[in-house]
Amino acid sequence: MDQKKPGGRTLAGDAYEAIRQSIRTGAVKPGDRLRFADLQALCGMSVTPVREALARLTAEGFTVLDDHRGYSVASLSLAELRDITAARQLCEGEALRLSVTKGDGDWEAGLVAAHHLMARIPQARDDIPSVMREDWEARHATFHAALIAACGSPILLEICEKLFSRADRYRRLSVSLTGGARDVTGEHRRLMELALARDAEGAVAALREHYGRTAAALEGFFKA
Amino acid sequence: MDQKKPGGRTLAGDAYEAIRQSIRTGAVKPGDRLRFADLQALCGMSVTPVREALARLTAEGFTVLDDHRGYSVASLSLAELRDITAARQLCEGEALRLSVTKGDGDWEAGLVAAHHLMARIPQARDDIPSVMREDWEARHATFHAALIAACGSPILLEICEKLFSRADRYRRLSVSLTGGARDVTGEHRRLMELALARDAEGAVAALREHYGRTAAALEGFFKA
DNA sequence: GAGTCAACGATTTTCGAAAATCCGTGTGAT
DNA sequence: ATCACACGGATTTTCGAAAATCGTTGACTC
Repeated sequence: MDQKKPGGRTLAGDAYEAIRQSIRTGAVKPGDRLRFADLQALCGMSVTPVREALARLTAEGFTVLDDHRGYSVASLSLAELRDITAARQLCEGEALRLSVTKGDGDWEAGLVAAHHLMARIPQARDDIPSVMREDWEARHATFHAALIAACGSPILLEICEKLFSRADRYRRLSVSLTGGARDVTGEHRRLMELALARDAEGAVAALREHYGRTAAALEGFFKA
Repeated sequence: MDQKKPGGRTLAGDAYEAIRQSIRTGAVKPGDRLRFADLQALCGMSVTPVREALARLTAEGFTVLDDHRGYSVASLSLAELRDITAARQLCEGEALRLSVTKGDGDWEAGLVAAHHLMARIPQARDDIPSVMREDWEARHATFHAALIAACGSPILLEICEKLFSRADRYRRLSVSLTGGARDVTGEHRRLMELALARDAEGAVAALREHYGRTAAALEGFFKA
């Protein structure tokens, strides 16, 4: 039945995950070319699903396509970091404002649950403190999604989700450079508390500052 | 050399344009399934480039994908119209604010030029007044892009472009229903004048109202 | 008669090879 | 010495068919 992969969906989906993971963890570096031959070897499949995976990754900004020259990993830059940060402050800020205003009991419950799961595990790995734990990053994403889940705008949610994943590589960089210097846990707790207290403006301000700090922590790195 | 198509790029790109045009003009209706056999016949090529085209269209919200059930044309709804409108008011509003603040002489020149080209031709076709002219729509898109071109944020520009094209089908619907009742030309002129006068807040307000009217004109339609 | 399940047809998804394209190298002319 | 151009290898892009999957029909049991 399933060709040795009980994933349950399509090979293209598996390829998407595999390549995305390679990019996020740094197995392939920004600017590197992504040759189909290599990716086929990595994913263990033919060219067609790999091509579809790259199309999706390109739509999300992880890779870029040059016609007839193939795909390569999108570069990182200070300019893009600032751009992403500003866009997130705008879009996710507005989504949070709406969510705090319109959220019901279920939204509160989901937020508390997501925060609890995230707070239960450490951010960095025990063996290599400069590397972010995969499961923490997943719960971190869930927490931020829970904050804005009640905004009522699928399009805004989609935009925020894409921006969040696009910021992922910068976030990892921040952790590897600054370590646990920042009180990220406290910032998250405060965000949740402001949201639950229905302090929309306060929560939005805290969120913007939250993102601003991540960007600021990396400003220095890019100048070197 | 080129296989009868002097397009100059890739077949996947041609397929993207062809299918997108079929969707925009209503040759295929919202909700319709898009069978690969039909699309191959329409585009005159094999399945691979068609598949890549659909992947791109899905990323832009024109089509939706059900695993193992193929692609279909995305539906239209009042809820989505409202959602798109709100997102555009937020993102394009902010982009316009930045653009008006930071734009230089070249930006002004580009804006004036784009407006002139758009104002030179009528919005609707002579033979069928309820159908929007293709070339007008293209210049209309260029004009709106020119308004925000100087915002300095590639990501914001990309978001706005996607939202603009996603609103395209609703815009056509609006033209076919209300005809030329609205003074769209005047609204555009006013937008340009406010931008050139560096009245950021006034321009943003005008833009929001501009979009709000398109949405309002369609509210009634969806309730029937 | 209602429900379950297996086989069929339609369609998507994937494969492996062929065709087209790009980039770098080397040759020859000015 | 510099430039233009053609050739060759590496890589992407596309093809046409095979494999996998889904929805449905129809027979069979309870």
